[in-house]
Amino acid sequence: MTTRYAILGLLSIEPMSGYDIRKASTDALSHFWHESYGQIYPALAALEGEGLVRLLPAAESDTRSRKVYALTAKGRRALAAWHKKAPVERPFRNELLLKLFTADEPSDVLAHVKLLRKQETARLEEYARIEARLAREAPARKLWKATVRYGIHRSRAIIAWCEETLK
Amino acid sequence: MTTRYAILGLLSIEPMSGYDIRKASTDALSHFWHESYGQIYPALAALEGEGLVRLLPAAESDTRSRKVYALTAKGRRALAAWHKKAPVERPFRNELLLKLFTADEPSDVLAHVKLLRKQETARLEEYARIEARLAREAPARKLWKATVRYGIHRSRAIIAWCEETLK
DNA sequence: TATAACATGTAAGTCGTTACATGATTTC
DNA sequence: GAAATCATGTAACGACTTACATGTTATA
Repeated sequence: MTTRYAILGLLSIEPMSGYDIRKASTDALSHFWHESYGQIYPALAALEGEGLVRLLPAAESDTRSRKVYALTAKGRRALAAWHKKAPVERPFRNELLLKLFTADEPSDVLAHVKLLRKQETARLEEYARIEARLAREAPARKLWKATVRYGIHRSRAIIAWCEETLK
Repeated sequence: MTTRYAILGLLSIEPMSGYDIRKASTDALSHFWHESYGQIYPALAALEGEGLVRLLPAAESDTRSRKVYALTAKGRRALAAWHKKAPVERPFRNELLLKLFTADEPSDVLAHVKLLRKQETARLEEYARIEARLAREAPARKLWKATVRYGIHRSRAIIAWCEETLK
């Protein structure tokens, strides 16, 4: 379960609640990762049971009923061990290519290619904004920048492929 | 369930058995799709029950106990309707980027980037072979070629990103 | 004062893989 | 005669999403 390590990884940046983790996954991580509540809360409970994370005492200033977790030393070791392991290649599925492969009438499917080009163009603009913000707010985080750069390379490649396919 | 349409799509090329479908998914489709037996056999039975595929009578020449299915008219219509629908964007997860994002010690993770560059370089050579074979054996299948081209664009982009990240 | 956002959690169901069970046929 | 490949299928499990249930707090 990679969810466990996604959570440990986020907690290594700063202590967070389940809600914060979900939010991070739809903000900062959204272009390469996602977790839903149904995964996060049970996983947090399990991680706490195993002693990889611990619940921080509620700050007096914080009136909201939130449960903020932090990494333990054991959790930090587990995360470091995971970082050393090579990522497992997940079987990659692309529905558009499946349609392309099995279509005899190209026009229907080429409409999807046009749509994809449009979507990736929008995404590219979004990445440019993220990259600029990162340069401003976290210039030392070279690896954060690298994740955005991945998205940029990916979107550009998809756009180039769309152009070529629509020839 | 996209599995249903993957099966219908393959049967639209030619009648096949469950075993053939699996084989196609690990050969021709392998760079963008995959199905396992645990998906294929139950799905075929369901599709037959719904009248989208039908079992062909065993050819006398074929002594093997294989069950070859073909599309019905209804199945062909269902496939055409699916082709018209825009593909649903599946949430995309990238474990390497997650590691990158949560690593404070870059060296471990950069080793994975080097490995990825190597893997994608090998994949690119494989695509070149497939493209050459396609040009020889199925030159009319422009959309088949497009699926391979996608892989080529993708691998090149990943390699470029690896180079940049390893700067 | 309404509504958006904050906040935690569970239940049901879908999707998908892996391992198992079984046996026939081809090829070396 | 052994090993690889062909061939069909099921069972168990794991991963993940969605919808539900519930209540609080900030903001317009």
